[in-house]
Parts: sequence; C-alpha cells; structure tokens
Amino acid sequence: MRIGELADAVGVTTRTVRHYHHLGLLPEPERLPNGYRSYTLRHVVVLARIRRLTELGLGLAEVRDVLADEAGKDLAEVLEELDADLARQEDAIRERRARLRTLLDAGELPDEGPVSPELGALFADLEHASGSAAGAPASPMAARDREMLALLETTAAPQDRERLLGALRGALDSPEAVARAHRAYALLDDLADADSGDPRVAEAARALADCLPVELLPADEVVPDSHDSFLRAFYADFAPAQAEAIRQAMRIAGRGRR
Amino acid sequence: MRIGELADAVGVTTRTVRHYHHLGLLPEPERLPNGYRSYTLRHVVVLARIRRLTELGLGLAEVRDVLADEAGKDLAEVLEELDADLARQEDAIRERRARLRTLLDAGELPDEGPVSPELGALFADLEHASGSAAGAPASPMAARDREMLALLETTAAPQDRERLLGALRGALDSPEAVARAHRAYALLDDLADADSGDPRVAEAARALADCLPVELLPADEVVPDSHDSFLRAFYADFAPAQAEAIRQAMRIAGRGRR
DNA sequence: GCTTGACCCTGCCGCGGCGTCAACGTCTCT
DNA sequence: AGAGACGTTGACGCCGCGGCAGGGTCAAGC
Repeated sequence: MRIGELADAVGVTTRTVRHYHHLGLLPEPERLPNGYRSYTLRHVVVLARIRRLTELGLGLAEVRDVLADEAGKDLAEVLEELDADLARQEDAIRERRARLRTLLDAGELPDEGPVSPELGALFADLEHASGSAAGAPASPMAARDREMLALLETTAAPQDRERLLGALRGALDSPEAVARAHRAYALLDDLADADSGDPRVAEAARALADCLPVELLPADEVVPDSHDSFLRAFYADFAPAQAEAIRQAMRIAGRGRR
Repeated sequence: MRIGELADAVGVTTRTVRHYHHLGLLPEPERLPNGYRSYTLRHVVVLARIRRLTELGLGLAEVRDVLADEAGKDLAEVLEELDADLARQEDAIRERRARLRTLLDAGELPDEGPVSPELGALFADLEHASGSAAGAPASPMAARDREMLALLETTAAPQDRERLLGALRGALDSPEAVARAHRAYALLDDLADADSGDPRVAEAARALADCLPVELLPADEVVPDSHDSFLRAFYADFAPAQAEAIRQAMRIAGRGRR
C-alpha cells in the first residue's frame, strides 16, 4: 500500500502518517524503487492502534511510551492519569460555562466588562436607584468607582473577595445609603476642575467618608503587595482636588474605625 | 508603576504583560528616562478587564475585538459562541471519560490496545471459552483475527460498525460457534509453514467458512475505498497456504450467501 | 568605589498535533 | 505530450505564554 491508501484506510491524512514517522510512533516501511513508502498490513494495524489511543485523548509522547512498553500494564496507569486530567478539564469548563450562563442570563453587560454576578447585582442596585429612570447623566466618578471595585474583586484573594462583597452589601443595604453614595459621587464630580485647596473638598470628603464601609480600611489588606505604587497610581488618576478629598475621607473613616 | 508592580497587582507575570503589549491588547505606557515602562491606574484597569475576559475562556484575538468594539453589544455574541464551543468541548470530554471508565472498569486491557467495550466483550467471549483455563497456548491466528476486527471497527463508519458488531454477536452466540472458531484458528495455524497446495488447505477453508457471518460479505462494504490495495496487503500478511485457505473460505461463504 | 541582587530591557526558541503551503519528482490516462 | 493525481522533503503557522540569552539600571551594603 502507498501512503494515501494507508491514510484512507484508517481515516487520517498523509500528513499525519508522516508526522507519526517523524516522531517514531510508526516505523518507516520499505521504499519502492521510486522512493515511495510501501506499507503492509502491519502498519495499518499499528496506525489504527495509535488512533484508538489518541482518540482517547492521549498525547503522542504517551502513545509512544505505551507502544514501547508492549503489554497493557503501563497503559492502565496512563489511562488513570488521563482520566484525572480530563476530570480537571471538565470541571474547569463547567465552572466557566456556569459563569457564562449567569452573565448571559443577567441580560445587560456592564461597560467594565463581564464582572462576577454578585458584583453585577450590586452595580445594578446602584444603577437602578440612580434617581431618574433612563437618561440619567452618568457620573464619571460612579463609573470610576465601578472600575475600581471590579479591579479589586478580580485581583483579591478569595477570602478578601468575600469580605469585600460582604462589606459592600452591608454598605448599600438601604435606599438612603445609595442616595448618600450618589451625593458623594456628585460632590466629587464637581471637584474635577477645582484647586486642591477648594473649600468644597472638605464637604466632599465628609460625604464620601459616610459611604465607606469601615471593614474595608485599611485597603492594604485587600491589595496586599504593591501598596505604595498602587496607591500612588490610584491617587494620580484623579484630579488634585478629588484626590485630596478621597485622602481626607480615608482619614476620617479611619478615625471612625478606632 | 513599573511592570512588575502592575503584574503583581493583577496577578499575572511580566511576560504576560509584555505579550499583551506585543499583541496590542494593552497600550504601551510612557517610558521613564531609563527606558522602563511607567504604568498608570488606567493600565491596571484595562489589564484586569483583559484577565476577566481571558479567564472566561476567550482567545486573545477575541479579547482584542471586544475591547476595540467598546460597548457590550458585540460581547454578548462572542460569549454565546464561546458557550457553544465550550459545550462541544465538554461533551467531547465526557464521551472520552465514559469510554475510559468502561475500559478501566473492564479490568484487563487487551494487547491490541484499548478497544470498544462491545468488541472487548466479544473478545472476552472468545477468550474465556478458549478451552483450557489460564495457560492456553495463544493461537497466532486468533491474535491476528482480533487485530483485524479491532482495525475494522476503528476504521468503519458508525452504521457499518453496528452491522459488524451485530454480525459478530450473531456468529458467536453459542458455545458451539466459539468452538468452531477455535478449530478454524487451529487448522489455519497448522498451515503456517505449509505449501499453498497442501491438502489441508481445503479443510481449513471449510472450517473457516462455517465461522464467517454471511452478513459481512463482501468485505468491500466495510472498508469502502482502498479495496484493492488493502486486500492485497491483507493476504500478503499471511503465509501462502493460509492466504489460500482464507480466499477459498471467502468464496465458499460467498456462494452460501446467494 | 565595588559588589550583590533585584529589577528592567529586547528578542528568539519551544510546546502539541498536525494544516498548509512550496517546490519538486513520478505515475497514469488520454 | 500534457494534464492531473499521486508521491517526496522541508519549513512555517497556530495559541498563550514560559524560559532563556545577553544585556542595562538602580539601591543597599562593604
């Protein structure tokens, strides 16, 4: 048989057959005078065996080991390992699909990108209670806050994530708390072009401090390393007066904690 | 922030960050006078978004498209596609694991490599009824037959596979049928070194013809293409007298069919 | 001033299982 | 004698980075 006939008989491509030759999985057959490979039934049998193994999910290197070790003793071990590996993959895919389905079922996807369902629910609370129904002028500060929360959630360790979500739920449990948050956003938005010595800074700081969940301070437990540089980058992202208000709010809330 | 701080903050490696730069997923930040990249909070936010998307299973090219298309409109489509894709993968893995489990539960793995559970059961029928209990001298012909059946099963189309298995089950349903098969094996084994004109050829052919399921003839329906070359290779794999016996058996069984 | 160690830079190879050219020789049919 | 279907070797592409080579930069300690 020539290579195309072998390949057709087993249902693979000639490229695959030559690949197996290259890897030493399938022995090279005799050559005809013109250089063509000339296969026998033995090759068909071995190639079909290789296919049965690869279709189970074995890698070609593992197939080679199994074929070399003759008997089926080692094969059982390999198959056990493979099963465990596949189990892990299956679980990973199931998790991802579960998250995907909750995201898709939720309907709207936030601009921040897909976020956990729990955090998405909190965002929705903040959004829907936003006062006016549809065309509410989006607050830049609110958007930034959502960004930051999404960021903290994705970077935090699982238990920190739990604390974060719990604290946020506690801080947003009443319509009055949501209203306070929106007032703080508005006051901070007003400081976008202000000087850092502006008298409205203190007011915005007090309003913001009222919204900060005490459990979250200090923040360095949520973002353990990278403290200095991250915080610097954080404050640098705001207008000077806004950054000053946030700093003051942190101090106020920190005092309230003790 | 420098690249290591950014990477730590989001939980990736610096290599990953640079890779995203290379692919255009994450914009290159300003450089410090020494050539170091200097990141801002904006980069942290975008990097975290990228991670959320990749952790859902999106490819980096898809992530780039989603980030470029700004709003969450296109994202929903991509996620739907992704879910369908993951569903296919999950099914494939489940199938493989199911086959693996039946193989592992079956205990013994045949030398031919892992074969379908149905065919494995047929092999077991042949094996256990092999006359003597444990140390039965293995018949080379029987081993070759198992090889061929395994081969035919893996290369046949699903409906051909069904016909094949059904025919085999029908042909092995009684202890007498199994005994006939073993007699045919033994007679063929005896022809290993015989001349193709040996008088025992006719006897072996009759014995073999009694075992062949009528439904399987002609074989070119099981192995549709590659007929000529495959059959030539098939007969070439046997000793001359054996090949002649098999050819005669095919003719006898073919006559019995009409 | 010199070393040490922790960073940073660019750039290229490797992985798995082939698909897909490229550039060429060989056979068969008409 | 040309077309078209085979065969040959060889190299690159995919994906998401990891790892290495071969450097530069900076702060701290001697």
